Amino acid sequence: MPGESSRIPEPVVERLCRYHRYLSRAVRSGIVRVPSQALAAMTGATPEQVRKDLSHFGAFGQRGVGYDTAHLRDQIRHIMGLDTPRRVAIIGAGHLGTALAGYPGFEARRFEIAGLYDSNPSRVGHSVQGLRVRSIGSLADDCQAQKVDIAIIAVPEGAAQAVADHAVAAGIHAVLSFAPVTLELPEDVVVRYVDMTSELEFLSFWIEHGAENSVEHRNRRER
Amino acid sequence: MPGESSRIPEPVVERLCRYHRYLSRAVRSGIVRVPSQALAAMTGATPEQVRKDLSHFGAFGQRGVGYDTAHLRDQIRHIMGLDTPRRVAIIGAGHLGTALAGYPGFEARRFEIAGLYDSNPSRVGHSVQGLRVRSIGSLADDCQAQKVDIAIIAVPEGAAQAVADHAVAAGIHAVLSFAPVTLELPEDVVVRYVDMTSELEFLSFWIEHGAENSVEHRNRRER
DNA sequence: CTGTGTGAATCAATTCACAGCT
DNA sequence: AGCTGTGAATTGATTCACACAG
Repeated sequence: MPGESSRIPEPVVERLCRYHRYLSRAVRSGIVRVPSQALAAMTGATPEQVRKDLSHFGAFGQRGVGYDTAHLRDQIRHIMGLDTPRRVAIIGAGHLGTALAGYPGFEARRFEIAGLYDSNPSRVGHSVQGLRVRSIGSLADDCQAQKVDIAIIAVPEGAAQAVADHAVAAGIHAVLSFAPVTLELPEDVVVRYVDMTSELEFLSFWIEHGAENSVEHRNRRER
Repeated sequence: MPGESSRIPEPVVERLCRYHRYLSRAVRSGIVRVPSQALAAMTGATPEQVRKDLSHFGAFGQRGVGYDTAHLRDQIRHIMGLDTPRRVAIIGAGHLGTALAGYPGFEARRFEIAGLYDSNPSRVGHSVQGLRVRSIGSLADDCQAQKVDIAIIAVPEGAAQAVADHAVAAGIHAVLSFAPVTLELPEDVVVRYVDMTSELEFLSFWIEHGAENSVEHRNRRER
């Protein structure tokens, strides 16, 4: 019995995202059924992974047939809580914050921008991507007025920890940080880091040591 | 005998990045010695991980004492190939490409922008962040003229695969993609994905299922 | 026959525990 | 005493292999 609970490994959640994305595309292009084989090939996983990942949450396929794309998409969407709209606050209105605020993928995927914040008084009050930049001081109040789920931290390295503390004090439980520092936060807050420099350094390592040694490529070659 | 070769797990490389970053900061602020304990605390790892990760490449500490920050930083820098300057081509001159081109962390970390490319003729020739936008067609030639190590793909979803193929044809062996698609590339190319939407979806999952179940937090709590 | 769902087996990564240097 | 380096033990994730359903 697969049941809902017990601990889900992070790699599983990462793959669920990719399954969901592919399924959304597949539905749009009229594909009705897909076997784990094909779903795996499109998302860089193996068929066994697809099946076991899904089995953590239930049985969604039909033996001998495969998965119904629309149905599976809806199931994963529900599992991941993507049917609940999420409100995000973008903190930092520099280049990066601006690019983020203008990203069209937000609305499309039910992430609503609740506000764009900056600590720099020369930016506060100005309009960026059709949003008025607000002072960080008003974050806590805003979060009470309108429930905010996620804080996106797009400030320089030095300010990140202080800003994160602010966000947590304002009641936010999920943080996506673009600053290259390990944030010290209470244990009931989920954090996720996106850091281009780390990624470049990571690539540098594999350029140095040979790409074919990397795990991802071993996977791909094998089957 | 730890030796240099045999396969290095990806999580190890990810942590090396973080050790390196912390060590650079530590050196700058005058810290001379650091035990695995402290290094671990600053980077979200455990002391045992720090020691075993390093042991893949050699023995850099002094028993009973700890690690010399400057020395260890230099060693990791060398291991990761960060003492070799890398040239990166940014492909896509939209919001994201522009933000990337203006990112100050590049020069600081020995990543040089070799060129900014776009397929849209209305952008080609214009100047963005002090760089002239070049046509994607000239990518191959440019890569021969000046060795380019890494392609950063900052184009919309639909164009990503074609652009990646171009980059590979131009002789590039490492790709950092911001597009939310699994790229199909030859096995000797290293790819790394950065995708904000996936990250938000990932957070959505843990908001739904309780942050305290996530692996990262189990780690932190335990010791 | 095709392809899912899943226990059992394998492979990989983390953690333990301790010998050895300072 | 304090802390590294590393085999051994453990925990966790992937892959195998097969019973079962259409």
